[in-house]
Amino acid sequence: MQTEEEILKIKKVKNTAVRTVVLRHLLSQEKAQSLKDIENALAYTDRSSIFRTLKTFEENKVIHSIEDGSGMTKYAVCAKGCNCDPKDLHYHFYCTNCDKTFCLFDVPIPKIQLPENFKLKQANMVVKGLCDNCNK
Amino acid sequence: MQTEEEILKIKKVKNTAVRTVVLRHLLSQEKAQSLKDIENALAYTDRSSIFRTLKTFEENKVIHSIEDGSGMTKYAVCAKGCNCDPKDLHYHFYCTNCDKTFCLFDVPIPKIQLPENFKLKQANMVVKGLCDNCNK
DNA sequence: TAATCTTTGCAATCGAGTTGCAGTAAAAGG
DNA sequence: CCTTTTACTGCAACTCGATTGCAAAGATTA
Repeated sequence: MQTEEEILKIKKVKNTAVRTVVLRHLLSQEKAQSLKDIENALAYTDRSSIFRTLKTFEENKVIHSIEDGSGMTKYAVCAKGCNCDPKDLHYHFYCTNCDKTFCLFDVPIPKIQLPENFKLKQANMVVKGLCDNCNK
Repeated sequence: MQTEEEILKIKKVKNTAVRTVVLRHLLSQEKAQSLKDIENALAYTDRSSIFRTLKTFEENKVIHSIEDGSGMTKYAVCAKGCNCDPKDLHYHFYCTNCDKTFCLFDVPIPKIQLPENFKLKQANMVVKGLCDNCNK
């Protein structure tokens, strides 16, 4: 596992106090985090600072965002080597019971045969249902 | 093509003036519509009535909703015979240039191999890029 | 017809996301 | 170092899509 400092250095994002704690928090969580999740976890950091930090991270491909249909955008740290290209696509799983969103890095996305002359740039693939913990 | 009345009858939704015009509008559009799109098209119908109509339609599987990442939920009429089951899944294409969202009924979704004990119930699959009209 | 339930329209509210601005901190130039 | 410039942070205010409370209007049932 890389440290926060290493990741920011690789992605050419200047290291600051807020950025370090936000990234550390994201790395420590198994599920994707909303702005509110992060705000609640980092009690003394301002929402707009976190918000701008997330935007900066996303622009520089430190994290990617997920629209899971819960009404709040979730964020997760990109896998090592990810460039957020179509080749880096992966499914996200949203558990409708426990409200957690996971990256399914290990489930391959088959090639999508788009209609003629359509150009794929990115995608937001959210699969919904019950996670292993809730499907008992 | 079925009429609005036929569709509502099949889906067991009582026919009212608002429901008819909302459904008629959705049927007439090739791209998925947001609440605002519908509101603008139906000048004398109240937003909250349209909103509640959309909720009713969705509950009764007359339409399905799409989170395309534009910030506004889009709605499209379900294909004939659709029960909004996993088998009825289809991709949605969001054109980042013209801001239109289409249902790609003709592009098959391969079987998704979820991790052990995960249960698929539904999905929101949005592919983003340029549509044929904008990719010139 | 009267009683009941549903739908509709209006206004108000909610909440996630976003922005302006001033203060602070960090980097660059001398 | 000290000054100048640039970037980051915190606060408050605001935007806008979504949602709800309520009363009036309409439809259904007894």
